[in-house]
Amino acid sequence: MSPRPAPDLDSRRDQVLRAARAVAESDGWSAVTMRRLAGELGVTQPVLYSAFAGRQALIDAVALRGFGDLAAALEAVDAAPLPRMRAYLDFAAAHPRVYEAMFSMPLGLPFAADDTPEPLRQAFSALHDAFPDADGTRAEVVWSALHGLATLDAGGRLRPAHTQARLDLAHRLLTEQETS
Amino acid sequence: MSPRPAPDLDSRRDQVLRAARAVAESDGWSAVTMRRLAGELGVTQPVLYSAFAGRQALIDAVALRGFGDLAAALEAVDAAPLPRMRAYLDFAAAHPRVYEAMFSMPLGLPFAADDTPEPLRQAFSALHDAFPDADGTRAEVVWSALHGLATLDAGGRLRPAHTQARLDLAHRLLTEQETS
DNA sequence: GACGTTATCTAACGATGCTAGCCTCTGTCC
DNA sequence: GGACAGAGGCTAGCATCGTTAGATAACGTC
Repeated sequence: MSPRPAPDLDSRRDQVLRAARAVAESDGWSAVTMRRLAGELGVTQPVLYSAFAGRQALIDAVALRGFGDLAAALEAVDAAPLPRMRAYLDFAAAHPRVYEAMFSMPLGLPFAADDTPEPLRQAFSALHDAFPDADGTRAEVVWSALHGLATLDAGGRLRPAHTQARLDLAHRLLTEQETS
Repeated sequence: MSPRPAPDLDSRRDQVLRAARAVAESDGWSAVTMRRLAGELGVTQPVLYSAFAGRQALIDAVALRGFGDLAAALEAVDAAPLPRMRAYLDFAAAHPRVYEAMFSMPLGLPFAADDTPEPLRQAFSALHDAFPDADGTRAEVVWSALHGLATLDAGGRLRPAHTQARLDLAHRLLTEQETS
């Protein structure tokens, strides 16, 4: 085996995180066990605990990186309603398990509190930029609608053939004038 | 112990289901273990398997009853947008763990397929009645928005003080004229 | 009163997250 | 050049989970 090459905590954390993401995307989060990840990386379970405090901390890390990726995906397109909506839904569809970790699994991350991690704040800002208003209520509603579309679609709750029609309708409704 | 009183499978299923719902609402789904439920009911674990094929089937049953309750809650109010939106969000807020089982946990239930269980169809119809359109796309978008609002709010992702403002804005946006 | 049926309990299996303790290797200092 | 300290990894194990097989005891019937 590896004699004693390079611990390098950061790169190890990255390896574990990538392995977790890969297993989750292919076989679901229930398959993401510490033993499976250890086997995938060619080490034993206890080694993983030097990178993450536990399974929950690992999932939190995957989710946090997911928020960073989502923010990047949103910022990569024009700060207009339709492009950002499409980017959001594309991200959720492309990485359903990561999206699940971000929103549908119990996390230890704070959200609307003052100590909200930066990637979360950044992702929300990217939405707010495309749907500006005074206090962010509009962005929250937009976010909710997108999240609902993404989640229900991914869960097979909506008719798959109508994905585009739903996006078009949602776009039209959400960009109506706010005539108080 | 009970000598051989009354098996009565239906009532036992009901007992187990209620216990599961109660434990889930108080301590979360991770606390809903077969041993915990058995202890709660004064029986042993294997007895539960005479009522449900396994833990997953039990969760499915809780979710299915939840859809029935949601449909009833929606039908109990006027078939108008705002009352039904409020009823939906109230249900999700009142039974967060049941709602979680219905939408955020892996279920074995079919959804948009032809064999969709009746309670699901009924709940969706109650939304469609309040947001009628030709092919149901509008109702799906409304449903998505409500689901997003309910989920993100329950998960602490949104500012708690603005719940009412979000509902008002969502209502205004979703009831705009559909000028094609 | 004896019997078969049936519901129940006891006990166990495999798998999980996580941890304690030993062992091996690396790098350093004399 | 060689011994030592320390860091990192591995083996083995604990408690808990879902689930199941086999033994046990109570009921209704004849």
